[in-house]
Amino acid sequence: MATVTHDIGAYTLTVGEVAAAAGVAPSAVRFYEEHGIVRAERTAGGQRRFDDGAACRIRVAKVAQRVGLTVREIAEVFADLPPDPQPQDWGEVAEHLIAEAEARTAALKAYLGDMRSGAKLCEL
Amino acid sequence: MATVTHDIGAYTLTVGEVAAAAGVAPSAVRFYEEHGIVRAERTAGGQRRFDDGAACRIRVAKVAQRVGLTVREIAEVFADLPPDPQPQDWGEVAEHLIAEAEARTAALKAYLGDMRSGAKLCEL
DNA sequence: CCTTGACTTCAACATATGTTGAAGGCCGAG
DNA sequence: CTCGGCCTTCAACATATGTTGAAGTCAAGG
Repeated sequence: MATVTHDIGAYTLTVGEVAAAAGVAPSAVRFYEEHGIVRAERTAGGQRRFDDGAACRIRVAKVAQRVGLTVREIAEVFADLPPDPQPQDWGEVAEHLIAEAEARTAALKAYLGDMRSGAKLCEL
Repeated sequence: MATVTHDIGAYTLTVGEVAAAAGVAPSAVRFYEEHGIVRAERTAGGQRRFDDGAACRIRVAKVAQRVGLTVREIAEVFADLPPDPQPQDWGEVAEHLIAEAEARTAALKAYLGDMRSGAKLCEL
């Protein structure tokens, strides 16, 4: 198998390549690795090499941050992903993230709803 | 009108009272005032006095932060509230906040949905 | 009036989320 | 084998969101 630039499932991508693919700065990629959002192997010389899922995880993380999840929380959700995850594994992570986002939105609605229904939570 | 502790619509509450009512530290109340979440008048001696809406705004702000809104964004939404807001005014703010939360959740769903539908956004 | 608890400001610290710059090392194309 | 570009680490800076402590002031009950 003489794949040159793209060996799926292998740790071949540099920090810069992942950064470009994810739309973030290389420094952010290092930050995310440090915090468990992505994994990297190292070359003999000490350089990071990422697999194809890395940019994806980072893109998902950026969107998840917008709904109020912290990097730590996102890393915990991702921790359930096996190495080389299948679509189904991603599906479960997706459910988890969406459920969390909806729970938080529901909390907001509940609070604002109580407020409007004249419950004296907010004596305006 | 001999109201002692509670003159609705007036700026009579101390920072500590608002903090207790909102369930946050006094330092947080000062922080929120500094950033436009709440308003305060000052006594002749320079102490803050808040009205009844202050604790409410802070409670709403805390819930809104959980869905990813920043203090600045929340302050901007609250900026639409007139002094001494009516239930209807709060209703509009509530709609605004909920719409924002749902938009962000929708973005998350869309991204994760695209991912699962095999669009090569995420070459896992 | 006077005491005492709550208030004031300001600076430092703390955590989360990154960016930037310096000093140096790795690696692949030629 | 060498060179230029990307990589490394580390420290400092930056912003957001607060907390804590010191030093001093205000206000309300007795």
